[in-house]
Amino acid sequence: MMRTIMHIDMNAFFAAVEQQSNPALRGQPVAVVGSQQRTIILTSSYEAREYGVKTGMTLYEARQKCPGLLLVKANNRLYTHVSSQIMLIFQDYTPLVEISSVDEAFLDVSGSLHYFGSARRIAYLIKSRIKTRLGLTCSVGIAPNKLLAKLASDLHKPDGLTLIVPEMVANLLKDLPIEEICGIGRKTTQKLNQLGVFSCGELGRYPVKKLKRQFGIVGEKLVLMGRGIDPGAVLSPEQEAEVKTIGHSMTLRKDISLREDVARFLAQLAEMVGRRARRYGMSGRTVTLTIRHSDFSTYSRQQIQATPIHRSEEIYRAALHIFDRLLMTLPVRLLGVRLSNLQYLGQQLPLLPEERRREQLTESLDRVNDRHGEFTVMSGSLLTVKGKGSYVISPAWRPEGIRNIGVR
DNA sequence: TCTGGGGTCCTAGGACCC
DNA sequence: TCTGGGGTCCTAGGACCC
Repeated sequence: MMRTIMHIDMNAFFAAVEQQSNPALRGQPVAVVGSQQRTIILTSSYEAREYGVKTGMTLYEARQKCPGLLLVKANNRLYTHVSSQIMLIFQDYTPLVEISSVDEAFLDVSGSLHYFGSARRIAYLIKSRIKTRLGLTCSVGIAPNKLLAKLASDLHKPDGLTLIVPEMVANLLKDLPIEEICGIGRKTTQKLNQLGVFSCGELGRYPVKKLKRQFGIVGEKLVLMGRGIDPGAVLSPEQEAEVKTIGHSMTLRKDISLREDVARFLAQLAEMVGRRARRYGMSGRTVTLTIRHSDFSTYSRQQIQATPIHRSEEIYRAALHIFDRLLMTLPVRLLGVRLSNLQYLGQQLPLLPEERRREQLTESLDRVNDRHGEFTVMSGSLLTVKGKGSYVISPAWRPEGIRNIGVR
């Protein structure tokens, strides 16, 4: 049966939200950045894009292009809040909403077409509600599958509404550059170009066998992409696969070389990871440490625990242990801690009294932190990292912007 | 004045077992 | 006068997405 899939993409989301909440930014070239230094452009307003400011640019580059650029530090809590309001609007038109990121969603409206008249009409209703309630615009793509819906929403920006019906597909894809397809990135484009494949039409006609030799399993998918075929279903949050990893990383304001400095940041990262894991009710057996040196060379090393863990202290100890086995030759620019091999706590063995006591302490710490933000308190053993210290860690201790990590 | 942070999926090679 | 072969788990890295 023919499906009707809708992809909704908010236009310049972070920048548009900022312009909406601060009228002084409206009509101005605005860029949202992660922090003040060692950051990149996360999103820019359409006014800034006129000057050539793009996502991913360095601050320096962006300022060169647009000297009057107004910078705003990302307010992830605000974006998350606005995002949830938008996602709620979608729910009024179908229960099949797949939230693919903070500013994008797929809707399978096949079952609600008769109720609202048409997909186009649903799109109009959604667009106008988002516009009047939140002052934001979005681009909507409507197509028989997710791949084409996503493509359609990209065709007209901002404030677009694009419909792709089956009869249009072959003609549309015939000369479309392969890199326009979601899932074909820089490297794949390069490789395909070397094979003489530039358009989706060419990709769709390419012998599957040859592509499989070059790309493995992905080869089969690539041919289907070239033909605009995508059997993937729209998955609501309940249908989606469980989270597989939980991690945090941060680029430090300044490179560091001392073990005790590394240890301090690892303690913070472990706390963020552990707290999130506990909130999800999950434990993991694999701890991965990521290090980026001053020359941007990046390594990751992992270690498997005998049993699944979720306490910050255990994650911290594992991360530090991995670090201690590496020889550090260059200053450290970025540190990351990740927990994987996850499973729900539910089926764990009954806890020993001592473990139970620690669990209760952990839970109460989490409650305090949830109320007052990260790092208000930490378990005692983490503090020994600094030698001594009070039970409450002063705000000055935490690097700027840390609270914004992970909210997005 | 260089280059963020959150993920998922895939691959290739090695260890280990039967 | 050798060195199969399938399966699983693990590790590290890379491509890709927003």
